[in-house]
Amino acid sequence: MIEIKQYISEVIHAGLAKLEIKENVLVEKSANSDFGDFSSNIAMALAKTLRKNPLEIAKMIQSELTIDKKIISDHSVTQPGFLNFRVAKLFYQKTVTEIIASADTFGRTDTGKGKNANVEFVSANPTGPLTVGHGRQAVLGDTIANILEWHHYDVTREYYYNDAGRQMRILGQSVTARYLDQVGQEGDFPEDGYEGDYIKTIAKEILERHGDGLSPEDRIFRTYAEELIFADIKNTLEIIGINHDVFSNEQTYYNTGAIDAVVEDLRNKNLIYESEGATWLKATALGLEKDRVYYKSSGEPTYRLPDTAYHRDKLNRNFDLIIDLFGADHADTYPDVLAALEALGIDIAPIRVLIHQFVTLLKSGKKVKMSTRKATFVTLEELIKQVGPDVVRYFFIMRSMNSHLNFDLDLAADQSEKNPVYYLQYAHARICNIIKNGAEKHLAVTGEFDSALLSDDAEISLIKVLTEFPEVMATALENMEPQGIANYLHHMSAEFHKFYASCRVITDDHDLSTARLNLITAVKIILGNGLGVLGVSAPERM
RNA sequence: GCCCUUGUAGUUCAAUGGAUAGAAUAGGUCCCUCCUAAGGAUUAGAUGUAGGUUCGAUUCCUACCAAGGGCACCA
Repeated sequence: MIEIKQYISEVIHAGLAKLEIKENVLVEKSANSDFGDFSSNIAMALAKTLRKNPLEIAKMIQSELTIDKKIISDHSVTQPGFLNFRVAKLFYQKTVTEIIASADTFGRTDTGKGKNANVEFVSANPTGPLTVGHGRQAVLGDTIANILEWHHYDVTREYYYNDAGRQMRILGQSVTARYLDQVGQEGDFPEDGYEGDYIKTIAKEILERHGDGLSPEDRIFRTYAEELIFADIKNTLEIIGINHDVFSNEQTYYNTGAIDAVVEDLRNKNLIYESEGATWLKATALGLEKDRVYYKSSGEPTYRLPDTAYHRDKLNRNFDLIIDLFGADHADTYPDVLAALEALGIDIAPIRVLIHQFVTLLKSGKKVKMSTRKATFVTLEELIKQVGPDVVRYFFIMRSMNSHLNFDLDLAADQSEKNPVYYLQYAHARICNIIKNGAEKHLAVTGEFDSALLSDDAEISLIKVLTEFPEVMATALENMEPQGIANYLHHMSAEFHKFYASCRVITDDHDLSTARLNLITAVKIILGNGLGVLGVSAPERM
């Protein structure tokens, strides 16, 4: 389909050349198929410079077009000056053969060939179970990684967490307090402590394993909590089909001296100063709004400093593309990190920052602020157990990352049986079943068939959708948004179900049956590949 | 107060500046002697407000209103 657009664009260019006009030509899919399959607004764009009615210009261009009837069967001019083109059936019919022949390569580009990409996502600190909110980022990140892999990038999925700061210290203190409670001592629960019941469970496990004589100073409270929580996080990710290749953490960068190096290198550039007992980054000198603290007066660094060291390291690992997927709360903070890196003379061009909006949790119709600390969350695991991984993934992929989406667990459970993902999976299962029935009647899909037999309206509409797949996948890569793929697959499934209702595949007509079996096999290939990229299963039966 | 997102059917979401604003769900009305009715057909229903740019605006700009996030020596 990309070729068709290009072909039309070239045809118009040639026409314009005869008229001695130079202008960029834009060809797009027609919104309404009554007008044709593609249209160009070139005449409207030229109206101003030529000082002519766009309709006249369109007619003028039309009369100069030289068109291959085997590709474009018909063209017309309509108000207010659109040039319309209808693609020949033959072109569509041939596409089915092409899809079956190229199978897994249909719709891929070589954009990522020989290139390495790093996608950092989830990156939740191990202070509690993953919530529905984290789920959004987890699914988005993994699917974006899949899209990159589809286009031949070699992808590293990375999880970075802060394990040296205040949050983990408070986690340890919270566990200590619960432990002391359980051994009958007065536990001093920290003010900003983690209130979830899982903290009590961890404390209980420590009690069972290590007895009641531990000192409140013992590091085991923190390390054991981190270990258990991380195991839980990894388990949750695994059941939704997500596996990170690399886990990196803040502590490493202290150990290797990378953090000191960042400060020293910036100091050499006069971008570090001390004030009120703290160490500051002179961010204003880098064009930012205000200076930022690197080391608090307590001597503890802020997250910003290790993050900078971490990104410096990531850039040094020579990725061609680095995706940072953050929640909206980070929108204001990454510019500091990028500015510091640039000041260090590092090329930050490979970095692409993606920001997604938050999930608002609704409980009995009311908004609840999700907080790990206050334990006001629905865990991702809970949700997956209730509705299944496919529904969870599709739920998040359907929405653009910019939408502030509302999440009501009761509603989600209620509606899970009507989840649109089943509509796609059902189409796939139906196809598999028909192919099975065909095989029983010794009808095989070989790619050898008379494509001209596929001329029913429902068949042509279905094939048209198939031809759009490469463009959908290319756009997904450009925008780094999986959403378009979900919309597309839904549209394709709808066309398939319509086709199913009006055209019977297995009949006494051997040739027609074979042609239709090839057609639905092409649908199965694309649906299967698309669902694969979304990380959603493509069942053979439901 | 300043900055970033976002306001579209009753609800949850779509729509590279284009033609009649799409789905899903909820509500009407139909269709299983036929490859899975987890389906199909059909009906009804929406661009926050006020300006501006443009041949053309849901899309771009300005103001206002509303929601979420940020403006920490929290991450």
